[in-house]
Amino acid sequence: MSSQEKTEILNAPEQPREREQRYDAQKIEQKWHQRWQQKPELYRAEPPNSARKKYYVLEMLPYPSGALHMGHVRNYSIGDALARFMWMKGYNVLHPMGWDAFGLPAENAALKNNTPPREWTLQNVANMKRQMNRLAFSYDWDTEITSCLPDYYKWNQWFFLKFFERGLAYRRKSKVNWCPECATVLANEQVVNGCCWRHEETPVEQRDLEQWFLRITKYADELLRDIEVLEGWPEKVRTMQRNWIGRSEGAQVEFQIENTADKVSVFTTRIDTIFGATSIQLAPEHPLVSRLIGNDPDLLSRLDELINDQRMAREAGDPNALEKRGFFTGTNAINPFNQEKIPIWIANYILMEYGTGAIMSVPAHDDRDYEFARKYGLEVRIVILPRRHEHGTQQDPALPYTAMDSLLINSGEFSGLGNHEAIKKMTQFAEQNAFGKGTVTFRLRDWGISRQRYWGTPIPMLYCDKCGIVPVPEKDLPVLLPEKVEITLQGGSPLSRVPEFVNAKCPKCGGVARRETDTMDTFVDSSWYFYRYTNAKLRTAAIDSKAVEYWFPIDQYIGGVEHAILHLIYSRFWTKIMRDMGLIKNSEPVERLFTQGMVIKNGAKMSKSKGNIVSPDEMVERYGADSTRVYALFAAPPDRDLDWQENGVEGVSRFLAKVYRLVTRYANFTGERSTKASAGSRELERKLHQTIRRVSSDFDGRWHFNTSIAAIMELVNAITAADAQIASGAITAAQIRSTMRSLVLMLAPFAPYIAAELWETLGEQSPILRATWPQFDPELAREEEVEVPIQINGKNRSRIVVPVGLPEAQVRELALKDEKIRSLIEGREVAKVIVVPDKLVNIVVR
RNA sequence: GCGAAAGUGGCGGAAUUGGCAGACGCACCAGACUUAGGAUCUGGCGGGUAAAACCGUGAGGGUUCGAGUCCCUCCUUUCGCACCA
Repeated sequence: MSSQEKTEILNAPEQPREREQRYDAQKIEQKWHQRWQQKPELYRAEPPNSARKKYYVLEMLPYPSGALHMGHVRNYSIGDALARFMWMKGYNVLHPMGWDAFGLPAENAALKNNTPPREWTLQNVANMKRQMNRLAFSYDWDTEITSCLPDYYKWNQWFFLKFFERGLAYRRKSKVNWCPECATVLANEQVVNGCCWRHEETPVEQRDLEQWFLRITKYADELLRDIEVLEGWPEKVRTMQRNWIGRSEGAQVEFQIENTADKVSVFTTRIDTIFGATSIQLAPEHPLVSRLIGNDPDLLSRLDELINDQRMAREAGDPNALEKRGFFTGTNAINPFNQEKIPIWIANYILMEYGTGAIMSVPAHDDRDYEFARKYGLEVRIVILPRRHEHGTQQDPALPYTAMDSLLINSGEFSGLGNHEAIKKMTQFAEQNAFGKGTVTFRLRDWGISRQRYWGTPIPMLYCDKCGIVPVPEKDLPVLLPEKVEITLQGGSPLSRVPEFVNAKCPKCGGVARRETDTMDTFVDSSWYFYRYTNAKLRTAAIDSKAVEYWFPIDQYIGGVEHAILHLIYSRFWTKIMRDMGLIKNSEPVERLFTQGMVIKNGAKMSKSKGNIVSPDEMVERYGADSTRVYALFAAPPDRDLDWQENGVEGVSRFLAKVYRLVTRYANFTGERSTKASAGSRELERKLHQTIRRVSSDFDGRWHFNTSIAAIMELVNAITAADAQIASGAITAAQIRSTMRSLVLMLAPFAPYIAAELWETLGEQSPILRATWPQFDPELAREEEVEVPIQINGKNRSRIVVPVGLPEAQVRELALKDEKIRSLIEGREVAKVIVVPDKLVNIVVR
């Protein structure tokens, strides 16, 4: 600045408007974008020996589909605001980003555009990275991971081998969910309403295939138990996981089949009702079925119908759509508790996958059994009654009666017991007599990870005619995915048609071996990626245990609720195995989880078919990154759905322009223009500290950034309102400058570009990201006077201004003396006066 | 069917603990500045009234001096689960 300019400013503070500048978002953002591209170390965390306290903030990594959508922008704007805030609070912040880069869309794109999946994916990565940088998300790209590159997926393979060694990965033939659209298998978690999670209109089919599974059921109990520890997770997600794991305690009881040596085992949670069992119901696919019905053509065709029913129900996704039906096999079983013969039926409402695939049917005390029994005229026998019938009149309860607060009747020696006691004693009885035992059943199934696709991590296994299944030796990793592969959506894995890939040598006997051609589910990639971030370039191991020990658990994880069960349960599972392998010490990966709401437009989810997609690039081009980001946080609290309205973005843009004018206008005020603290100056100071309080506490607690930003807007309005006093010198230049400084600091987590620009305008040299968050002073935020409404019978009738903290008695006195109030209560009896200090007075009159 | 969340102006949303309903923003209206305004500034803006009164937080009831907030019943929307024995 020339000395002439300086003189000008000193001499002419009374005409500040001449110095204000127009806000040109594009120009400012280009300038800082370029600077920041050259200073990536700005976002780099310090090594684990840092004196700062660590803070690991993580957003879910995207699938590189081509371009960011508004959901990403929102997700990452939340995370970035937090990361920047934590930097300014003095933490050592790890804020990484990566790419969930394997997956079917790359193959579809390859088919459509004739571009190899790798090329297509990496192009998308480059584009989305450009968008992220343009939006100024503060990622440390030094820790970037890309799951489709061998230096990452090598470790998927390594983990797989370790799991195999530990018996946690195994192969078996099983009925699998097959999506004809994807031409591959889906995990149970990926089946939504009987359809594919990616193709919501495509019903999944059942097929029999040899598959690799991970034994997640081994951790079912721990995964369930530790949900209790996850206090920083939304209750909704915890509930969803509990339901998904679906633990239920009960008993298995074996029923002898009449005239044979065979037994049928049933699972029940209500062994206390076993004296009410009037039939056995088998799943149509139960292994005993063929023996029971032989080759009776009539029964076989009825069996087919039941199997068909189940398939249809699965595809419809609505069990109520299916009417229960079944038939008698002609054979009876014997109830081990009372030696009673009961018929064995086959029914379409019994699932082979759950429990033992067979139940004892107790129509009186189970909704489904009741419905079925009524239809077929099976006996309904009441064996429990509500407790109130203990003495007095016996009246049958409404059926089916399933309450646990009841007493047994007609149950031999167990009659008279309460349910809970009966369950205990009857289970014991079954164990003593060796026809049953207490068991726990889970809904959770082992995780099938085989996919008959090309674009994924090759499963590092070999099949040798002599040695059978042989793992690829660790030293031969990675098993590279071949580059030149013809992609088709039929006939199993494309890899099976690449001889160079398939043909291999058996590492055991040196003979001819065939490579596994299935690849891994991409949820494998995302199950442990956040560990890799802590030392992403490590070549000698999957993770750096020391670094993990410093950074974990993740302090804050942010993403969509759609991953509540899939990704988030697999990640927890993976963590527990890694702990058991001695790689890490933590048992859970994520301390706090935040699930943000969806971005919608005109009340509907954005989608191509609805044509209501808002492109981030377009927003950034039109209004700038800052406005886009601030709007994404301002329009709704982050956990709720957000309706994207473009004139809202415009409003935010106007607000930023106002801030820009304001700060540039007053930035160069120098020297004391007043020494007396005026009332206006005190008021502005108070407003500033109230704002600091609100914004800071929103970061600490509720994350309602919409109200934080509203508070900042109020502060800006207050400064504007104080304009006359600033011009007249009633507010000191020093105060204006420090107010501007705090304002800019508070804006920095939300709108980093304009904040950096104005920071410089205010004469600051060092990066605002390393500046200290404004200090809140409760003394300065305190109001001195407060306006108190006076109510009569709960209706506002007058108001008085009193000093804050004025004792109750005095407030009461002032209220009763108030002119308006006196005239209104004249001649009426005051029954009661309620005084809430600093809040209100309510006079109750009759 | 079961479970959870939500329902507040024309719109997005405020109201941390039972204490002035509608902060902040959008839209709209009026005015100022202006050659001009899709810039900026000022004012207005739940319904109602000339002004008041009065009525207003999905509906109905309750507790309380006082309810958007607590309790009960119901309605609507969204999400999750869904023959799990």
